[in-house]
Amino acid sequence: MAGKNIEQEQPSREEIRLPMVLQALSDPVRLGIVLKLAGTGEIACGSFGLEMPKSSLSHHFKVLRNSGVVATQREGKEWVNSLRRDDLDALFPGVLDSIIAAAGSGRETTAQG
Amino acid sequence: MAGKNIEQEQPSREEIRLPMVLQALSDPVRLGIVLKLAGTGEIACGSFGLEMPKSSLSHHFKVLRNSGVVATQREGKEWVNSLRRDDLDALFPGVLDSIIAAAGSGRETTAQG
DNA sequence: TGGACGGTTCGACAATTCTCGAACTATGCC
DNA sequence: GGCATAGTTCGAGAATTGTCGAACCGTCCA
Repeated sequence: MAGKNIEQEQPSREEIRLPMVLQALSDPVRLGIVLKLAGTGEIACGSFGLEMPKSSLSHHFKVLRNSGVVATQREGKEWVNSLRRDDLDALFPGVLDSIIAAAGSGRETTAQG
Repeated sequence: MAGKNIEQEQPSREEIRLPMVLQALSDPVRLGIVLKLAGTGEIACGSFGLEMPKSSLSHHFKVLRNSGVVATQREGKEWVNSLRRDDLDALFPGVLDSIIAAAGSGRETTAQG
């Protein structure tokens, strides 16, 4: 088969709800993922230097997907993640940008000591 | 005594964390409160037409206070709530505004029937 | 076809959150 | 002082969330 463009279950644009988006972004781990995603563009799940079991990381990506924040596609044997900026900007203008800017400028990203 | 300017426990500006703010705003009930607060300026806790026991409402206000989103002060025998716009704008420019705008334009506010 | 690799899914457990009734505290008024 | 009002605090129970190990599935490569 092709082995491309196979998507995980994700909400359509109309199904995205603001509370769910905020809920997804309210976790330091996920906020860190989104921040990194915003800087890099597309990343595979394993490419985060996070000290976590696969299953925990997968859970966080699932939350991000279900809320409509990120899209995940097969690309070879990896899953590649990207921010759904178009959808989020259309629905909630400025929300994602300002949150990324705020998280990036401070040290509010990951729960550090 | 005076009976004014008595505050509830609230974080100082430096103690406010973005994830906690987003967490506070990720609940439809609280998002509705913030939205109403943004439009009216100051409101007492009981002045929301929400069908909820006092204790539940009080809980939500507590979350909003602890996260640094709202400030609460005694004013006579009422507690008056107001958004901490100055603090939030200084820490996370645009975040509160865009969220309020997004919540206000759509019907994402309260879990309606 | 049989690995190795990247992630997901499942089940379990602990921790947090939401909701509610009941009791309590503080204020203002008589 | 005594009472009504406004809201908090204190349990308790149900639901959701975060974390983890183990098993599973799809893709690539030899």
